[in-house]
Amino acid sequence: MDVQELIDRLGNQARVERFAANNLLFRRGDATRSVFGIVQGQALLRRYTVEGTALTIHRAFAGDIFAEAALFSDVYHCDGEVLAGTHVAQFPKLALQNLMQNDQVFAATFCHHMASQVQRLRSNLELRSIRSAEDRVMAALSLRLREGQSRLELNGTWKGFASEIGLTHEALYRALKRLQAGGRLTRSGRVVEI
Amino acid sequence: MDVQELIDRLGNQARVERFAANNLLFRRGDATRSVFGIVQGQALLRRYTVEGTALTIHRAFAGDIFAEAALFSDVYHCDGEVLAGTHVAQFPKLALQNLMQNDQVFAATFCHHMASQVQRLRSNLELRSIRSAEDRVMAALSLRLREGQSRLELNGTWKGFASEIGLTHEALYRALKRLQAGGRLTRSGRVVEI
DNA sequence: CGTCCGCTTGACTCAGATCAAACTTGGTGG
DNA sequence: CCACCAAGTTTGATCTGAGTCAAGCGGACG
Repeated sequence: MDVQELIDRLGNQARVERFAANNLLFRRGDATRSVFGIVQGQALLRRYTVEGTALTIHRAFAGDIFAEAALFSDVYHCDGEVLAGTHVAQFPKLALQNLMQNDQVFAATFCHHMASQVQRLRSNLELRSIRSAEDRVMAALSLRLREGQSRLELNGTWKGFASEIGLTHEALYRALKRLQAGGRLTRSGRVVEI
Repeated sequence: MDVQELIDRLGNQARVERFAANNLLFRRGDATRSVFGIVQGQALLRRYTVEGTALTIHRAFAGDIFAEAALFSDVYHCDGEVLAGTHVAQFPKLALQNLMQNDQVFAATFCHHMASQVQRLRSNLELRSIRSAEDRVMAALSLRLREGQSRLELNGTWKGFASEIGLTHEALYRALKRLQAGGRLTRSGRVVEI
């Protein structure tokens, strides 16, 4: 499930808004009103340490749904900020809860969505404990291959891919170069073959 | 929600089994029969790259529920192996699905559990992009503090904590030492004060 | 036509990994 | 109750590979 699907599903109960400048959607401790989604742009979820420094606990990009936990909590547990130029979809908590209660199929879909998230996040987390850049890149690419395939096209940019897997773009490009030199993959543009 | 809760809830439909030696619970492509939980010990979820090397995509420890996605898929997408001496709880997919359909409260609890997982995993992932060992340790500890508290007791060992946050235990101990020297935290045994 | 941004490569640095070893601690079983 | 073993804790020395800074290229887009 993705933002657009949820917008379609909720109809006029969903509201999409564009923020020209950086904007706080909610603060930690605020009563939870909505779950959110990014249509375009980026949002940051933050908490503050005892020492007072900001701590980013999540970065949401186009297509992502975030603050789902609002459905099950009375207050937000972090600050939510959208960056300038971002289009945000708001999904009222009550509307979502109603929908889930009255529509078993939707409830299952939503649950499925979260189970998939858990799966993806867990494997991304394991990925990060692969220290070698080359091995990490190979592993990350392998996980994105469809069963039986050996070729894939990147969704975003290589730079974006680098930050998704926790490497600087320089380290990524060098790793790719070595992998190509070693004959472990070939690529042209955003298409890779392993 | 934790394994024990699910065992209690499912009653005699849940089965707990002890494996003396390493054992494959399921293979990628097998029809999904159950969701699992660890009572004691450890399980590994694995996939294989095109090159044939094993790739750990998740490590489950005591208390963890895993392979939840089995509820929404016809086949497993990875191999599931338990290590020697592990006590595993099996939750039949059908029993769980029935429970979720007939008991709205349980369904909500289960959904809540997954939303919390997503939250935790996302922040752990963000944590990994903090390069400095000291900062990463402080951030990880801060996230484990209860609101308003400044002291906490570790659940597991420091060594376990190190691998949770993606550091070697040596790097962790050295970071802790520097943090203590810098007066940013104090600790005795498994109790820390920030 | 110019600007922005992704891409690519080079040189250098340094923090964390690795290897090694000693010491605690806790639990087990005789 | 003590001997013993396994595992966690702690510190040292060394090394390596990813980060950082820097700079040039090229394509997209207004």
